[in-house]
Amino acid sequence: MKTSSPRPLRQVAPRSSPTLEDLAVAAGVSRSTASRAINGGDRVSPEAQAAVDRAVLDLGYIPNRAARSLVTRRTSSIALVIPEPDVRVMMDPFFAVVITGITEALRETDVQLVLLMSRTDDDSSRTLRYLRGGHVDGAIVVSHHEADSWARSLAETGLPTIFIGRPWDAGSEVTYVDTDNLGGGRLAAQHLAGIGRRRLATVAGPADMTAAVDRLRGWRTGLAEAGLPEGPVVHADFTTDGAAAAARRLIAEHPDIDGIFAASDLMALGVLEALQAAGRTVPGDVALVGYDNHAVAETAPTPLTTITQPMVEMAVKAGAMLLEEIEAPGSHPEPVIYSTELVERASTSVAPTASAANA
Amino acid sequence: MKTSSPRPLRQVAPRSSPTLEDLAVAAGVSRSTASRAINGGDRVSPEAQAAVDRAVLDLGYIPNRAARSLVTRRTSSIALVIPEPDVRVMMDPFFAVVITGITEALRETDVQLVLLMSRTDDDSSRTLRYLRGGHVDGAIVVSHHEADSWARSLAETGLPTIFIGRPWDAGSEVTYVDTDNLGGGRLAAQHLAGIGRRRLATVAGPADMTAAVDRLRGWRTGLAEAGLPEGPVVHADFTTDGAAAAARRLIAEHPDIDGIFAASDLMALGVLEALQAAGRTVPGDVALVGYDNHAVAETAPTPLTTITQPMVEMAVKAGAMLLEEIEAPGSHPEPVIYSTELVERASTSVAPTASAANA
DNA sequence: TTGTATGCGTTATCAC
DNA sequence: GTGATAACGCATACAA
Repeated sequence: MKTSSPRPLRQVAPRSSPTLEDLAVAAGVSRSTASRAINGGDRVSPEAQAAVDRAVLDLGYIPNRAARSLVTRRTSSIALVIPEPDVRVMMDPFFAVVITGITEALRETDVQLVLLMSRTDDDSSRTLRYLRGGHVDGAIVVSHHEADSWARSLAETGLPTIFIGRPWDAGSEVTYVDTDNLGGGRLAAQHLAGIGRRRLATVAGPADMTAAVDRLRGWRTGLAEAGLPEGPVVHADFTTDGAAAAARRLIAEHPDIDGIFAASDLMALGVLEALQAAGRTVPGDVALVGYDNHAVAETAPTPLTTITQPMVEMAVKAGAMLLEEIEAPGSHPEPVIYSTELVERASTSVAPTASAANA
Repeated sequence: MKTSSPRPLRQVAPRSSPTLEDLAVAAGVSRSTASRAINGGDRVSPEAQAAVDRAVLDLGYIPNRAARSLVTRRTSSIALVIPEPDVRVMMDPFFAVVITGITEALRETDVQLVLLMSRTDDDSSRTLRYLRGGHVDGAIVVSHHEADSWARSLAETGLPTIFIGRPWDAGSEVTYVDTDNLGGGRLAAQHLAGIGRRRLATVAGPADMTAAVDRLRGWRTGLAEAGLPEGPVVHADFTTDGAAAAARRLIAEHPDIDGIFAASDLMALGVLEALQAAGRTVPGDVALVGYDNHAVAETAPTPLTTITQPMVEMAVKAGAMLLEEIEAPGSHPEPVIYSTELVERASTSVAPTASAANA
């Protein structure tokens, strides 16, 4: 009832939520007691606790995050850093899956997820500044080729950080989660060898991305184990068009190929195009294995045999690990690697009508 | 009943970020002057400004967001609310595109995007509480069937809010951006009529989603304009499987259909399955039009003619509108509707080899 | 167990 | 232009 003053100099700000003071008054206790009751309820009598609880409900009290953050020096928020969101990142369900997983891990906490996407180098330094500024309690970085600099920079700040996907210079200090790209590449080789293919090639990803490099290494391991020669390797940029071009070269130079491993389903699509354009049947003439178990693997003209990985689980784990690292700084947990599996579809299935098996 | 703060993070190690006080000392001015120099530099002498600027660089000063927020009552962050992130939301590029667009709109500001995903009703009320708590300056809500309650609830809080996709109870108060679903449905009808199809049916989306309803209304308008009867309508849930089942019924009950409009590409995929299973060729026997210009539209067994919409633009606009609304509250801009276009592919192209044209 | 007093880093107010 | 000084809302040693 302050309507009496003639002309309040200061406009009464649009009455936001009730303050801790209001809460205390309503509950008939002091600010401190109210505060304690709200946070864990340690050292507060059952009566006081009950009174405060009721007042919270009555007033619809919500703590002011800024004020709390100012004194506790924590922000109750973590950042998801996505460097260079190019077309590939956008088209992959990867992006959405990561967010879902992290959100899931955060569900029972009051921690908020803030998104940091840096497209340009300029953005990149801005993002880094933001992270160093103590605006978040920790960060999850979706790693790829640019991530090496991120790893170093963040390690220096001491900000709790988890990488999704092994960063290039993963020392013992950086902690990350990843899928077993080595094992995945190996699986592809084993499978193609297992169905009797002998002249194998691969369309690998960019040589500056750990996931691509690991898949290629795994592939070579698998070939060696099967007693097969290394075979031709071409690189593409994880896009359909790029892979199609690479595959055309591959087919032209090695017309006798009978099996191809593409390091992503999107690339496998391009390989499929190139094969059909060259008059090759799949899997009749050439068996094809993709990677990711992307949605297109199922809807492709020839459904793709592919490598699947538990991406949601991985993202959830990343979130959980970050929370842990924030609560208990200094503990540097071991990297967690999730195993992969092969999903068999038409692109390698030796259909009863087909002609394969030329061992 | 437990009250707030599910599980706050523990206090993080004290960081020694330089404070405004430090900055002022280093620059040889008072806190007030330093503050002014930092924010716009109004009413500060060139000398003082220069001194502060140098000190900022020297010390690597970064303003404490919490402290600033506490006094300005601004959080410099906005929320993206995604109710019920079900499978459909995740698989659509829609999700990623929206985030990219908003981020783009925020690029030149220091506004951060925080993600609010509410999967359950429980989450939903938590999210609402968060929004009302003044933790963000505004919100963008990805609208769908549950959005009606959101629209009402948020309108009451007075929090600047933009909906992406028209909410059900869009009164004059709620502002939103959307694509012209009416026009899109109409385009589909016009196109199918234009290539001589006469017995047309549609697999519509859920009747409780504005996008689905609008597309259906547009479709009917288009049919009427072409002098064609309304034709059969079946509803599905925007999933491939659901649409396949619906299409099987449709084909069984109306075997003479020669054109189908599916209200999404994912559903068109299901229709395609059903048609092939029924021994119908596409586009020979039945021409098919999808919606969204989803990635699968291009990779489908028969590439889909579909309706495309400028989703990125729309998301960018939503972000820009929200910023505007935050700066100048009370201005209630008109909804912005983006027009759609038809992309022609094999599923309706009267291939030279085909048999169509039965007018 | 409870309350008092203080400080977190910034912006806003108002004399100078 | 500039600089004291008072909030902003909360948590927490410390005293009671």
